[in-house]
Amino acid sequence: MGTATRNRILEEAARLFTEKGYEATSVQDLAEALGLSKAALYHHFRSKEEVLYEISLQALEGLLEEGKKASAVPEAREALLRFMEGHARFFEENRPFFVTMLQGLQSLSPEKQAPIIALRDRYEETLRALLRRGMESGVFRQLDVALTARAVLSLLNWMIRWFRPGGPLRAEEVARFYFHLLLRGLENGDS
Amino acid sequence: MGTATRNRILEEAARLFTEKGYEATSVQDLAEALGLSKAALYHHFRSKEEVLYEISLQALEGLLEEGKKASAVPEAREALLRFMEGHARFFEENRPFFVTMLQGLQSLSPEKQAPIIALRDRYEETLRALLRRGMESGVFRQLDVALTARAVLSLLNWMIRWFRPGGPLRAEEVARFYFHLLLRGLENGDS
DNA sequence: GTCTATATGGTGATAGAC
DNA sequence: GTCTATCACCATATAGAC
Repeated sequence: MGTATRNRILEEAARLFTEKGYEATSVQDLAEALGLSKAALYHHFRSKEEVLYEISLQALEGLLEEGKKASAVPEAREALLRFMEGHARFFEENRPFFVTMLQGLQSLSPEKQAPIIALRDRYEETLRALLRRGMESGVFRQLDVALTARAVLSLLNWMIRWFRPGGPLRAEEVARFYFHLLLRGLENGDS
Repeated sequence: MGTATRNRILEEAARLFTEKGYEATSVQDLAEALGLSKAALYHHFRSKEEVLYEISLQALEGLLEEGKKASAVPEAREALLRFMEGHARFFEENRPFFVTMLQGLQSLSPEKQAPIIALRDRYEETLRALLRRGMESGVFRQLDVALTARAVLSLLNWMIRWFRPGGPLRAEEVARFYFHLLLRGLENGDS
């Protein structure tokens, strides 16, 4: 359980890391944005890397929670829709944390990367299980599960590169569009 | 027209930027990898940013060339397949340049970002025109063109985050899988 | 829990010799 | 076209007072 100051630091750090990138954000920048001294920051966190690690961890734990809820839905199509909507909603509602988690992975040392990657793998496995279930029950076509899961996550995750809040669509609506595109396909059945 | 040394610098820089990130790669790192002094680098490039800019420019120019070739194919389905294959092939054959271009955009100053973004927009417009053509001719379903184009590029571009050369599949094969998934859809027609 | 001051080393970039 | 030496600055992180 983090103190209030600790959380304030994480929020502001996630905002700055998202905006300028982790490497391009200095501890000085962060301290100034918070109205604190650098030394005060180092009272709450051992290092800048630990701040990144904590943000990534919280983002993935929240996302995993969403994924589990969605995959509990019995019907596979509905479960996939909920999974995709949930992912998009989590992204939009926790954009700084989510983006920092996805963009910052490369900046973590191998020791700190490992637990993050393990969580990410659990999340992806949740999606693969959902797809496998749909294929076995005949709702989905029999396709390469790993590649299909990657397709779903590619669609959703690439939103960090173009989606800006305040646009015409909510992230959840984009996810729904992708879901229908993915399910029914691009090709016109008439021709 | 670049000299041989200039090109050698760009190649090595793209490799390092891809591996560690642009901000985390110092001019010192680059000089050591090339067996040159920092001062020698500054004879060939005005700044580290100019190196990033040159790499991004070359990557996008090559990609745009591929895109034009694909969209010249008359039948829309075939054109889309060629577009996606061409994108994936360009990625795999020019991975350091391609990845640096996609990841480094945020690190460029607004002045240097602008021409890069303009080229990227031209490339994306090529894809949108291709999709529009397919929808008007009745080959594709009538969908939001901008969002459909984003879906295609999301699938392809997210490969920079997971695709590693030497794996079981070539990037082009992944693109073909995505193409068929996108065209026919995930849903089983039997049910 | 926050501060000022500082340690230590690396950063992008340049001067000027060869 | 490359080098050695150096500039001016900023990085992460810490010591010790309050």
